[in-house]
Amino acid sequence: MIDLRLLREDPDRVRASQRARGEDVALVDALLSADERRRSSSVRFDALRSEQKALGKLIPKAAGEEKTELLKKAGELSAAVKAADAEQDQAAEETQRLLAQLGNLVHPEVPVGGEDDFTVRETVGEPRDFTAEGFTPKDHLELGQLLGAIDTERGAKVSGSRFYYLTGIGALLELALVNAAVAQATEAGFVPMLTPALVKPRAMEGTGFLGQAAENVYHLEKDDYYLVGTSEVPLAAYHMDEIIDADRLPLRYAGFSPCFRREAGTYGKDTRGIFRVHQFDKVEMFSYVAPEDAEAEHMRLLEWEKQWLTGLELPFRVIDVATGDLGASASRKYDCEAWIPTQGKYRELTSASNCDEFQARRLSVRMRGEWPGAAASASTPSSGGGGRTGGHVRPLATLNGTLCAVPRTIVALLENHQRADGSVRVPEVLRPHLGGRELLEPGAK
RNA sequence: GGAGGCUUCGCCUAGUCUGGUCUAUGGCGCCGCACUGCUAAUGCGGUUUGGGGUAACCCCCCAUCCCGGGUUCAAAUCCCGGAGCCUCCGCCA
Repeated sequence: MIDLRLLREDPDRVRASQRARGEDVALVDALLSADERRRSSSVRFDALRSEQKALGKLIPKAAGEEKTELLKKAGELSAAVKAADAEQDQAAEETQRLLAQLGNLVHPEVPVGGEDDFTVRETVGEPRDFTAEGFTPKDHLELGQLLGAIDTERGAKVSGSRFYYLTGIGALLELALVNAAVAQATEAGFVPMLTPALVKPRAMEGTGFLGQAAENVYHLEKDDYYLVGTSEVPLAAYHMDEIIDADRLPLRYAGFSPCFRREAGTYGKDTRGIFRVHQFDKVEMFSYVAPEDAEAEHMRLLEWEKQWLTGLELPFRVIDVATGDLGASASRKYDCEAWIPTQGKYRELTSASNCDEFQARRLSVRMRGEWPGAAASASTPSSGGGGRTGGHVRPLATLNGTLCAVPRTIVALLENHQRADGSVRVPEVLRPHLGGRELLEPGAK
């Protein structure tokens, strides 16, 4: 969620952000009035409570008639305090409820609009010219079946549409991808993590997935567990309710977990193959940084994604996702889209989001350290004594970026590296993880 | 699944039986100052978090003893419910 203080000081900025996202602007005014109600009732409560406390000190010392009198007065006061307390609670609850509905502030440079209003930041590599090579590319499913790597028919038989089996070389390919991705992340300083795939409501709520995105989340009603759609959720909630010393930042985790998505409202879309599925595995990068370092970290995540895709020798482009497609928690999002030959389009393979303090506030993850302005320059007579390591407690920023979402990466690999005979060239980086194999061949074991 | 124990302001801890003097004790750590001819020792002071008042500061006020209810004029303390952790038993990969 966003900073209430910022909302009070600059409501127009919040309104502009809501408008850009295509969300309800009236929410901002409702929030302001709820906050004002909360504030005034809080002042009233404090005054009454203060009076009650003072009276409470007199009672044990008093006796006889005086005591009876005091007790009578205390009784009346008590009722007033309870009423004021209830009012305060109600207003605070309302404020929180409304605040939780507000999306993150969008970065001013993000293109305004819907799904198709992105801007292209750069294009890396060239799509292959299959015409020049003299053959028509097969799609990933056909290739997967030839290679004995993908079985969607049995996936559907056992679990329904949008489920699949990775078989034989397909299974090995996933393991190779995961190992290569984790190796790259570890090399870059990420701590590898295997995370829970079932989380409690607070984790899901805190990461911002129970807003508009809620319809895409699986929920186990009986136990009130949610199935995560990404390990971003358990990684963000990992430090929930913690205060992290500034000198430990940045904290970088590479999570590997299954991901579950209902894919509601995607009926006609991507029904063939494994491009869009209900369950898949993913290696995800996650960073906790000081807010002033968030934009730089965002670029770093993007660079690591580019390094990954470049290593896989896939042609791709990077887009700056438009406001309407950001999701609740991101202020800015860069997607890497790989070229899919049989679709003749670039399609999303990875996505890097800067959530600023949005998730950290909701999950109460904070850092202890100097404010960015008040660096080590001035002698900082640090108010009233100092505290532990000196420095203030404030929310930090969280960012996440896909390293390897397995099925989509397999789609891109098979299609881009196929040869006329249906075999598929293995890019160099994966070879060590596939027993040195340079080629995936139909009929081979 | 069964039985028991535990949860206090960074960490450890006193307080809970017997409600008000708890503005929560002490130790460690940390911050500041003083002193000492040198990063040690000692002394003094400070050190939960959130919210509000304030242009802001000093400061003041309110809440906060795992969470939520209740009893009471008054709850860390009494009652009910819940969560988490630990131990033992059962079951299980």
